[in-house]
Amino acid sequence: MTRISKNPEERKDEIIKTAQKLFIEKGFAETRVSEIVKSINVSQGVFYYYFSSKDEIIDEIIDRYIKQLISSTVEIFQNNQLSALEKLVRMSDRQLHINMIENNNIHRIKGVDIHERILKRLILDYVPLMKRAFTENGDREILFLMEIFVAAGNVLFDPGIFQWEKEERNERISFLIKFMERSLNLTDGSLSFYKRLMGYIE
Amino acid sequence: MTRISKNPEERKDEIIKTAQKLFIEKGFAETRVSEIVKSINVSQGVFYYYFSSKDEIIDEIIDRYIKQLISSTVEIFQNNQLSALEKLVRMSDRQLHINMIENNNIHRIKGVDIHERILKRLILDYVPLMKRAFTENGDREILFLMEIFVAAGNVLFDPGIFQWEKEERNERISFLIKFMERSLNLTDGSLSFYKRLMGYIE
Amino acid sequence: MTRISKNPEERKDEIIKTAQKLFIEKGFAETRVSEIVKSINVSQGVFYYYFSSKDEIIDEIIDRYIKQLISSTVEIFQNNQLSALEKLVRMSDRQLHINMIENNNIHRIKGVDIHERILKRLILDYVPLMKRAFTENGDREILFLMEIFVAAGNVLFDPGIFQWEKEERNERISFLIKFMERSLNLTDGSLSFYKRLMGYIE
Amino acid sequence: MTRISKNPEERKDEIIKTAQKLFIEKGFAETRVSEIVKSINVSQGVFYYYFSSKDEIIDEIIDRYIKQLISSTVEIFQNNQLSALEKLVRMSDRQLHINMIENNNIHRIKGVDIHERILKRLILDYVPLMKRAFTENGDREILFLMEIFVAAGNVLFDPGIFQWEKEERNERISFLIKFMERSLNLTDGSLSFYKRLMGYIE
DNA sequence: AATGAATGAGTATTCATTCAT
DNA sequence: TATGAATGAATACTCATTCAT
Repeated sequence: MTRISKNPEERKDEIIKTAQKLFIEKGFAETRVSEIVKSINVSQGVFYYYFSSKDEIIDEIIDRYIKQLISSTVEIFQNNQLSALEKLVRMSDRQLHINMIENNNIHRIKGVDIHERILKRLILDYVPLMKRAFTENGDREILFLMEIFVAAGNVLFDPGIFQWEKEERNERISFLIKFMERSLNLTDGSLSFYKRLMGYIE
Repeated sequence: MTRISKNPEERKDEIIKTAQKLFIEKGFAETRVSEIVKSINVSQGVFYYYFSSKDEIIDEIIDRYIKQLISSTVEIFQNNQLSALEKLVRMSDRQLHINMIENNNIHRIKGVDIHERILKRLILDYVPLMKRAFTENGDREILFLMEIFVAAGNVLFDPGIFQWEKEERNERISFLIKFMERSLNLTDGSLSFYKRLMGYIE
Repeated sequence: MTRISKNPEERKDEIIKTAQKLFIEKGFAETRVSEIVKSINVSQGVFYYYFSSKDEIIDEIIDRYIKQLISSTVEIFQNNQLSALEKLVRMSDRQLHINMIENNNIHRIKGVDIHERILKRLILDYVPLMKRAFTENGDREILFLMEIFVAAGNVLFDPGIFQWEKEERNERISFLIKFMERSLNLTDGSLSFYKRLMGYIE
Repeated sequence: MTRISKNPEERKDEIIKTAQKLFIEKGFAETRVSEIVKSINVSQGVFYYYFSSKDEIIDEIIDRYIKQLISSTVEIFQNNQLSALEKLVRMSDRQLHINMIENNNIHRIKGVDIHERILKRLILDYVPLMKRAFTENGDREILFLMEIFVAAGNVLFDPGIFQWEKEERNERISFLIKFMERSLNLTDGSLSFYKRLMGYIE
């Protein structure tokens, strides 16, 4: 094979994206390092030039996902023109976009405890950001509330765990939204934009 | 090895209990089938006489746990002398007892997605039972509410996922309890018995 | 399981027939002793009461096949009313019948060198019998000729070895027949009854 | 183990030759992959780097044998200076040489249906070549005749199948040769050079 | 004659990782 | 930066056979 040198950043990016794609398609354990490198026509060695292990690349994938989520929403939260709700709407849109388009839905990777790890990062890193849509100051209760909703939502509507019938799912999503609205003292329907993110099917 | 035949029920039980013990001590992946059988002085073959694979025994372990939970609480819920709250208190006691004493805490098994699988079973099989403490009839909202609390609680207070500082943990537990009380229209403190189950540390 | 005693002969027969059926369906190696006994609802132990090993039953199957072939054709050859050719025709009919009907075609068993073993027995035990259709006395040349034809035919038209196209197969069968006729100084077409046995397809 | 990289061709060759040698000595099933690699001082992994399974190497061994047979005889057949018979003589010499010297007699491998597989390849790939010694054009009858002789000869004189007494064997070989000569319209004795190949013992 | 729980030897295979070039 | 041949640890599983009852 002729040796093609690339800019390290590019090459690393190439590997991560390819790995992520394969992990989503076939699961983590089922994806061989050899397949990842074959996909981009490089040798086994390069993988280990950029990553010290197969596990490590999962960390990077999750990290990039969370960072992307944060970086692409931080501007929203800083925009003082927007109401709390408008901030949430836009955040939700961004997240939906990232999940569906940009990341091919990282949540679908099977075979590692990736769900738990993403959920952990969401709660530790992302929820505090969301909270600031409502209050800049350290309102613990809002934070805890959001933690609860994020945790519950990500478990109950994770298609890897529960395979609800359409009706069952919709009913639960609607309830969770309504419950969130009440708990946060929002007017009815103000959070309905979240339905899509949870997988509500019309 | 001298051949000792046993009643199949007994033998299967013996294997399951031994396996569970080892899984908790060393993790699922780290426990060899050979170690399980050596512990009870039988051949490798017996393991595969009773289980078709190493994975299968995990299913059985979870199944027995859930069934035990249900069978040992069903009487509580059927006791019409008790108030809804008293039922929950006793259920919680039973669960605590099963977790801590009888099962050596199955939740601590590492290396399979056992947390998710238990959580799934809890929500699908156990929550509906809990709900009946409050209402015999099909009150969906109570059910959904409980699903949310069970899901959130089992994620946020799973020591395998979050390693909260004592204070952080206690604060969150207290909030969740309070939040549950309000959501279920219960008087303050009526659910505080749940704290122990979630790992509240005085 | 309630214990059902049977006449030993019957039971042995039952086992052999079941085993043969399964071997043909799934191959020798792929058929478990446990499947054989399950099919007739007896315990593992009975198998080893009648046979000392799994291999041994193959010997019995082949032996019974050859013995059946011989015993059901010996009368033909002893019938002095028949010409040599008529004897062969009837032998061929019997063989076809045994292969197709009574034995479910033993030749189709995969996974042991059963083809070779049957071929060996055919040549050593059956060919000498066939030869006597032509000559009672020790005409070696007729014997050798038949050995050659039986060997060649059983190899070239064994569907386990060659998967000829219909045309290819027919062409070869026709040639072999013609060749045999010439070599044995028979009139054209006198052996055409053999075509069916070799798998000629109209 | 110190790591010694080799040219893939060389390494593969090394493995094949070692495996073949061991298979002949101890049989296929009785030869462990671990023994093969130990013989050439490489790790288990290399075996599976070059072959996807233990079975696969048998295919390669047979393939190489047939290819060698063909490649080392194709020149003979192309030599227009030679008569048909001279071609056969030389082919037979080459084959004898390859069997005995170069391949340590591949036919002696026990434990797989290697005989059948070689016979199949001989008939499908080698016989058509032999036929061209007699006629370039598509004379089907010569082809079929040779198929019959090759099939019969390889079965009847396979020491793995028949253990003839010396006299019995010689008699049969002589007859087959004579029969071939007549069938091919050759003068008596013209094919007697084949005796050795079939194992005629003076 | 029959049961069926128990035995236990036996090995091919995977693949993440390394390292000499 | 890159190659790719080489490493090697690590174990679940099968199933013919046995034997106490």
